[in-house]
Amino acid sequence: MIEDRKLDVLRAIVEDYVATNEPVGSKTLVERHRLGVSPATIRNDMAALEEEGYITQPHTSAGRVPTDKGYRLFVDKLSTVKPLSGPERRAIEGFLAGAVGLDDVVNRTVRLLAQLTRQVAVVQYPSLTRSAVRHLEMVRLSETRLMVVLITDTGRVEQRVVELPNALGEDDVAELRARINGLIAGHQLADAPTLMVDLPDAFAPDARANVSTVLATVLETLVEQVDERIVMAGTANLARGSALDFAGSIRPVLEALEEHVVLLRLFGETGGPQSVHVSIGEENPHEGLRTASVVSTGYGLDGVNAFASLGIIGPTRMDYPGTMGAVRAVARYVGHVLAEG
Amino acid sequence: MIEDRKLDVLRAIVEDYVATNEPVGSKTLVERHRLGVSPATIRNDMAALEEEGYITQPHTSAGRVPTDKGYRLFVDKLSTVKPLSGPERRAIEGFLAGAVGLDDVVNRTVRLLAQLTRQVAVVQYPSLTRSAVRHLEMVRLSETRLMVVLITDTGRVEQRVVELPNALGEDDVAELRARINGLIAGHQLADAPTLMVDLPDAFAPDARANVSTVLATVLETLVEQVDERIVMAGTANLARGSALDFAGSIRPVLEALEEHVVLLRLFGETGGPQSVHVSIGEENPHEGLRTASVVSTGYGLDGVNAFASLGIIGPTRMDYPGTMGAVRAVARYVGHVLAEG
DNA sequence: CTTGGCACTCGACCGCCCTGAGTGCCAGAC
DNA sequence: GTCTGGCACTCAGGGCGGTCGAGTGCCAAG
Repeated sequence: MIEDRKLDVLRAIVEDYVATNEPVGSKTLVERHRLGVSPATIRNDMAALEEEGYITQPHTSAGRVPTDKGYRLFVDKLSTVKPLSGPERRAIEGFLAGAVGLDDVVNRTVRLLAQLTRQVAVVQYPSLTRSAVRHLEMVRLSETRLMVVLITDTGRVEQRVVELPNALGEDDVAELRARINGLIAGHQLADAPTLMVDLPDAFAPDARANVSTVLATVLETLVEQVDERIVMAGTANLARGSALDFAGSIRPVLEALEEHVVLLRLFGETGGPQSVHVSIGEENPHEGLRTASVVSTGYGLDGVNAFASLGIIGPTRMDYPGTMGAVRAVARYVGHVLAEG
Repeated sequence: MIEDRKLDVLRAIVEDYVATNEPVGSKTLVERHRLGVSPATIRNDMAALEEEGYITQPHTSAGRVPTDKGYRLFVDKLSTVKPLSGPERRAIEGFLAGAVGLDDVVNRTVRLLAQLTRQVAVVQYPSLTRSAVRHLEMVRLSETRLMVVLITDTGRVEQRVVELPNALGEDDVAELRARINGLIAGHQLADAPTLMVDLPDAFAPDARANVSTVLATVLETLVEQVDERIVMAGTANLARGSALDFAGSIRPVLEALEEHVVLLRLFGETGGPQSVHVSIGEENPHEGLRTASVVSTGYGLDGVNAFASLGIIGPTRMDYPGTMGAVRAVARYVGHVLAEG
């Protein structure tokens, strides 16, 4: 079938171009791959592929280069995620197993991912809203100032200082702490608002102002706002490839990487931990990443609700099968580590 | 005096080169600055300056460029720190005043610094060892697992999970918490080891194993190890200047920036909050930063003990007076903000 | 549908020359 | 002793022309 061969040609072009970083022509293609036909035939196929928008020539009389659309087809239909080798897997496991505490796990993960893929790695901290409350601690700083510390079952800690309308004694703090913990400890953060809605009524009228203020802070700051911590590593990898990557300047990419909000939205599209999501070049919503690709996946304990996302950002010209394999493997192992810790 | 004029010439060369990014020759120099002598005279001075190692030529028949030594002399003798303008100062104050909590202060500071200087900004979190203990909280996760949360007077929070040798009841935790807090609350972290050295003796012999384990974790992990949090912004500024900056490749610089340990050592040299420290090119101990300069200072409440350091990293070809002014101003304002918060 | 042949295109590379900014040196003026 | 104008020299950068070769599109024949 001619259609089949055209796809073979596209696959060969992608693989060669990724490997050599040079536009690939018909002759070198038949030399390197056992396609069983002559260069002239390949040329016809290439012309068709170009017509359909899968490849393009940087200039006349140069070889072909995959377009974003070509990479997309390659990722969807022509490649399979490449599993890591045994030694690689053992290295990952050993490296992550040595971690102490959540921060350490996250930091090791992101560095590991950057090293494995030789791209910029991004790891989102386990999402607060999908975590459960382990404990809510309150520390009385002064009569009208209270520090609230929230500890989740993923080991994450968030704190905030609250200014109170009225003075509050040590006993009041203890009571408030006990009541709140009684209501929400062990429950999902997302459920906290519902659980606590009647709480002020349980207190004497003159204490309600304080209770409401504390509750407001707990809910607003800790539940809604703070999904946003991410960690990054391997930015030096951006300056590694040729000047062709990223259309000559890595500056817009670096700028995009500093906008953590953008990254969070980008990685938010990620589905469950099973599938690896790929966003290629122009598919990216953010202007600065039009010359980049994002490979991401979720990680977490159960197979359904991902706790958070992790992934990498690199040039569109990248080894998708290998990168996807590395991302998937790291996500799985970090899931295991978190489940045990 | 001829010596004076030579210094004037050096100053003019530095200023012109920083402004134009082009090697500066004798003719353009007399045109742009009122030196009162002819180009030929300048040429003699330049030859002398080159002989002494303050300037160099990229190639024969090009203008002169300052060497690291030249920049050093310029910074030490020929320039004065440029204070910020009124509007700039008000903008800083307003931007930092809006911060809520330590994380927000630090994040705003680093972004502000990056924007003001158009360089890569680095801010170290207030040092743990120089802070005082506000409160030590313990949360019982299970019979043999305890989460320890340390809160400092700078608003910083550190947590750790401890595995205990023996089971521990809720009462035991309460007692331990009360005793430890009684000993160290309000004291410098650095003094904590001395204060707690006799603590295990106050407990029944069969509880001492647990107490010692907890103490070991508190001391070792929280006091010794964790001075290391720093935040960075403006890495995109590295890709801004010409290819001449950083000798063509920003990659080693990016790599150095990822090694936070290196940065901490670098910024550790910083003196008090009064003086701004500058480290130029070859003066930097780290290989990857041989083409970069570091401008840093301490920030904190009192004038003697800096809480931590902040600063910027950029090409050796930078506007030192302006940058030093910005760094100093930001350090002062963030000190004020922390003192109030 | 495949293939070999053929003319054509055009970027990369090389050597060439010219230009101009900038230098070093020197002899003379102050 | 210091400054200055003059002069010969150097050399990176840019424009030009020519060659080379990889790669293409098209076509006629298998």
